[in-house]
Amino acid sequence: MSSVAKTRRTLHPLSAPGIAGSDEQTARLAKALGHPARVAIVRMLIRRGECVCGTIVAGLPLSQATVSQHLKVLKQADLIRGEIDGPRVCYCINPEAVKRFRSLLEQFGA
Amino acid sequence: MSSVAKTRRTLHPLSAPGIAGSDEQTARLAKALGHPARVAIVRMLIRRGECVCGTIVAGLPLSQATVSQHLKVLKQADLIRGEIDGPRVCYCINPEAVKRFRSLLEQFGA
DNA sequence: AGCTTTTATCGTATATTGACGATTAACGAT
DNA sequence: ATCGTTAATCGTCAATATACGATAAAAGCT
Repeated sequence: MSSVAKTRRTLHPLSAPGIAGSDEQTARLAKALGHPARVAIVRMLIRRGECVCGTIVAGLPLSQATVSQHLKVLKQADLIRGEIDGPRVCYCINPEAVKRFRSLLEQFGA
Repeated sequence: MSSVAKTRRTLHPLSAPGIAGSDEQTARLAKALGHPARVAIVRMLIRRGECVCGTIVAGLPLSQATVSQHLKVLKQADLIRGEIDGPRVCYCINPEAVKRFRSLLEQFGA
């Protein structure tokens, strides 16, 4: 008896010895940029300042649903912001997040 | 009849209008850094200059097999190099790749 | 040859991601 | 009130990613 406590198998425990909290932040941001479409979206937003969702969809070889999903990922990483404007949604980058990412990356060589 | 050519569903076509080649490169590198353990590894290698695999394993709360897999991902992205040294493997970062990543990110705000 | 140490790979299980069509929700206009 | 437009969400499927124990491969040592 003496219940043996079946070793838990949660995925993604981490935040453990050897992995700093800043590593998690860095990884979170890097992961959000870890898809070509999302890089393209961020680049587009930087170039154009801001952009309505439909324009972003039109500029990518992906369905509206897929682009919307990518936008969601970027929003959840707080890399972009979306503001409702009548029936549309206008997206822009969040310069703070970009700055934070860049400063996190500074530990990787000057 | 007249076989309708069941619309192909390849995953990851991209490299298409709206997505630049540099976006793919950026995403490839970002994706490799998109896991906390891999960020920790890169950070450790930068701090210590170089590091034997076993030391990396010892510094992380993950099994040897898992760490080896993360090292493989970093190697495939060419962010790190591994050189065989007797029975061990000594890893170091590839400064070129880091520099390339940083320069790719420069398009995202000064 | 046999043993130990070290690391990569295999096999496997579960979780997450990426893609799409279809549907829904919210708005403006008619 | 209905219609068209716009964007998010749902449901689904295939592909990748993550984790681990077990095993293999390579080197050095006795």
